[in-house]
Amino acid sequence: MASQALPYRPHNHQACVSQALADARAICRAQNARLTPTRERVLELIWQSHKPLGAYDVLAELTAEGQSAAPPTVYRALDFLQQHGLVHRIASLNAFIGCAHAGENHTGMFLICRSCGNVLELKAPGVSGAIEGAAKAEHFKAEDVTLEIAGLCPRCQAENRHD
Amino acid sequence: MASQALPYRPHNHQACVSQALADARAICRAQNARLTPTRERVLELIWQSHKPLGAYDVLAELTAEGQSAAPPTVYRALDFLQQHGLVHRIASLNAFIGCAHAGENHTGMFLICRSCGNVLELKAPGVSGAIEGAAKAEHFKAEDVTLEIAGLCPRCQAENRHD
DNA sequence: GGAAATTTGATATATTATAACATTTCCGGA
DNA sequence: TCCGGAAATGTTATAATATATCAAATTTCC
Ligand SMILES: [Zn+2]
Ligand SMILES: [Zn+2]
Ligand SMILES: [Zn+2]
Ligand SMILES: [Zn+2]
Repeated sequence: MASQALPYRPHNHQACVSQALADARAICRAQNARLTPTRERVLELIWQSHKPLGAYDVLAELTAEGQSAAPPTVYRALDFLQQHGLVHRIASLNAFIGCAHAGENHTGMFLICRSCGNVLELKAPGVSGAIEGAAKAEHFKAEDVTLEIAGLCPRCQAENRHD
Repeated sequence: MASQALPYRPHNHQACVSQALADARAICRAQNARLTPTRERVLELIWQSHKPLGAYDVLAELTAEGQSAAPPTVYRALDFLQQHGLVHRIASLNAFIGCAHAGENHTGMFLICRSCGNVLELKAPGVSGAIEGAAKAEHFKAEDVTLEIAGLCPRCQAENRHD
């Protein structure tokens, strides 16, 4: 099924990483923010796949590379990356994933496969509109939306069909 | 504004608690589940307000009452209550809140006021439909939806208007 | 060059959640 | 009524996630 989204099928993932890093450099330059080596390396590690990575997974990779790193090292870098819209935190997993729409001013909607662990980030304007409408109906001023959907991706549905 | 939802305005909250406990007893009886004293007490504590309560807050109240309780005591009770649809976990806060629609087969949508801390649970079928539509468009089988909206409730918007 | 601001290093600790195993309680059938 | 298995609880230890605090280094900008 060629129309399947990237995370759920084989693809040249190195291209995802390169693109994400290039975007990040451009965004930080535009915002006068400093994408220091540690921050950039953390972003690259987060992008090593389309599966969310825990802060301590990142930390383990950094220390394996010989960097002197402690938890605050990682959390600071992740905070910076979140603030500049380069990564998202997945609250239901306590983990982090690269933003697939960096710089696009969006509220993320995440489809999380409980079998393969891959995550697809959608923009889904229809959903955002419905959410804002529901909030407005309650006179609630929405500022930050957490929308995470766990289930089975197309590939894993197909695989499990033979159980 | 009389149309404001309960959590955001003064009301006879004891009625909320009584109703929730009565519903819980009925639901457990119908499902042949045992609402033991500890489980019922934890549910009552969770319902002590419309603000989510952390597991360790519940634990502190239990020990203050002289009960011999440890973290597993609380987490087990909360697991039971979640499994029977009596409480929800708010992933973005690591906290728990009583379900406002117990027994109604719904996916919760939570409006979380960052100022007063109160949470309103909505049913919002339009939102659920839009989410399912977006998932289906990606051939994703949605199983569990986390939808949490942080912002300002009507009351806190009005109060902060004079800053 | 030097003061102020930002970033990083380093240590300690807070907060949230689960593993593992022993003991007790409950409940249905002999 | 008593027994046996299942469910629930008690208890201790530990895992996993996240933050506080203060010192040192680096960058920025005048
Ligand atoms: Zn990729
Ligand atoms: Zn995004
Ligand atoms: Zn109430
Ligand atoms: Zn509910």
